[in-house]
Amino acid sequence: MVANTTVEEVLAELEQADTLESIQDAILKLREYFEVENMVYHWVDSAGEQYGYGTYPLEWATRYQEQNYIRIDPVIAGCYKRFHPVDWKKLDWSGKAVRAFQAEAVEYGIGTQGYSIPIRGPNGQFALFTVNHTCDDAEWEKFTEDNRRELILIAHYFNQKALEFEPNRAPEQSQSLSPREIDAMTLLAIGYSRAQVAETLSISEHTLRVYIESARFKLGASNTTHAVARALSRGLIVV
Amino acid sequence: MVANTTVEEVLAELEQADTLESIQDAILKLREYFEVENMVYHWVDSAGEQYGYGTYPLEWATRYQEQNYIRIDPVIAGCYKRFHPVDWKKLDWSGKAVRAFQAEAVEYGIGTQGYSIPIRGPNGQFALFTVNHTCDDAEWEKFTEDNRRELILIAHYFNQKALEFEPNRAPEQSQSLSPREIDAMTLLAIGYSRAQVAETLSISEHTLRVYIESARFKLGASNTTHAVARALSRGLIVV
DNA sequence: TCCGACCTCGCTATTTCTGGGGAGTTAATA
DNA sequence: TATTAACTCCCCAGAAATAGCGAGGTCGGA
Repeated sequence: MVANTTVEEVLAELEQADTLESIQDAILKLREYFEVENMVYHWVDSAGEQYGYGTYPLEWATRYQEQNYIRIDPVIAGCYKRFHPVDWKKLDWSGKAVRAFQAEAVEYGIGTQGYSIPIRGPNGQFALFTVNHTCDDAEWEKFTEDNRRELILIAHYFNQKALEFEPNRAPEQSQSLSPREIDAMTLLAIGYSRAQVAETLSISEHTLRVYIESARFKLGASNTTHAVARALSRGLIVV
Repeated sequence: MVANTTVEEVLAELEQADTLESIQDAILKLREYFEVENMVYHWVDSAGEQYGYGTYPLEWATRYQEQNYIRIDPVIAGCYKRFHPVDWKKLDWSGKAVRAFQAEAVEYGIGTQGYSIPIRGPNGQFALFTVNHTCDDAEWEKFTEDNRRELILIAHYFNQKALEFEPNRAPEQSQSLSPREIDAMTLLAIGYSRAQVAETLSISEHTLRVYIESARFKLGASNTTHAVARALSRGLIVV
């Protein structure tokens, strides 16, 4: 453990960080402090765009992007379904493609142990903060138990910084939907057809169409399915 | 500040808590420790149901529920749009109904200063952890700056407990989709039409239709929109 | 070895959705 | 008071999705 460097200090530094370099620097310091191989912050926004920074080898990051591994990565899939920090061992690594992915990750130098903290934002934004290492299970369990609190905090801080540097992703002032639009979107999301929705809401199908279209417009969606998907992932409706 | 009680200790206690009483007890201890008037954890689930615990006067909680104040409460509205902890002063308190609500809250004994931490879950779940007090702005700012980290952690812990006590909200196991089905659902969710999806995947539109239909069948959905909505809220696809 | 699950392609007909117009009322807010 | 936003209704034509029949190939596991 590096002397004279505490999490508190690095967090304080991170709080002041105003360049990408200083963030990367903070990551490196934290990696040293925790003595882990990798530490990564990864962001996926509601438009499917990704970005992140950390200590994964560049080759792996490139490969991951190229192969669109986000589609099969069980860390993404697993964390997306969960509230709380999750140990990679708890994830579902079955399936041929997944095992191949895992083997490849190891080849690229990714440790076998991992701990990822999911964070969600208002418009379906989703971020992951991951620490990654190679060691035996017992050691890793001790590590995650000892450091869970700090890691959660660090995840928050990185997330805050990520928003500062990507302001366009945060305020995406998705104008809220009107009550009727929410009704319409919600009923569509649970499988009603237009006719059923109109009947349920006791309005004409034409009127309903106006709502769907205005919702589509507000959400910047190209069709009903898209609009419902966006409303869902932005948390404007719930099913 | 109460001697011999640290946040660490209360968190450790909270971690072991297995009854609602012990959680309520932890809240009271934390309130003493932080020397604030109120401390509340509040949950809104995907069906619009609410529940929570804390130190707000029962009369206010009842009134709030009865009047459905969740609709106009700027704390809810504001936090719902934000990633990070927010000081109540930063919220939008304009509007007649909102000011009336605020005045009434003060009458019921709610402090004028507040700090709320939003937390989100996988299926549109949304929780708020709030501390509330009466003091001047400078004092409150110092308080929130000094204790932000602890409060974030406490929010996480309460949230974890909330999930333990409401296991039905945990992620459900559902039938997984095949890779091609996932591709299809994902592209539909980001707004592609059938023709565009087919072209993107380099398959005939007919083949695509087979995927959509089999996905629909697996998901028990009545149409494409429904299928995409289900795939999204089950975390089978990520947009 | 066989079964099931996955991937790929074709046809026709019907239903549903989308996109282009326009118009009037109420309620709240500035 | 004036303006804005939300809610409600109507027509039409073309585009897209759904429903029903099919067929054949590959690959891994029982």
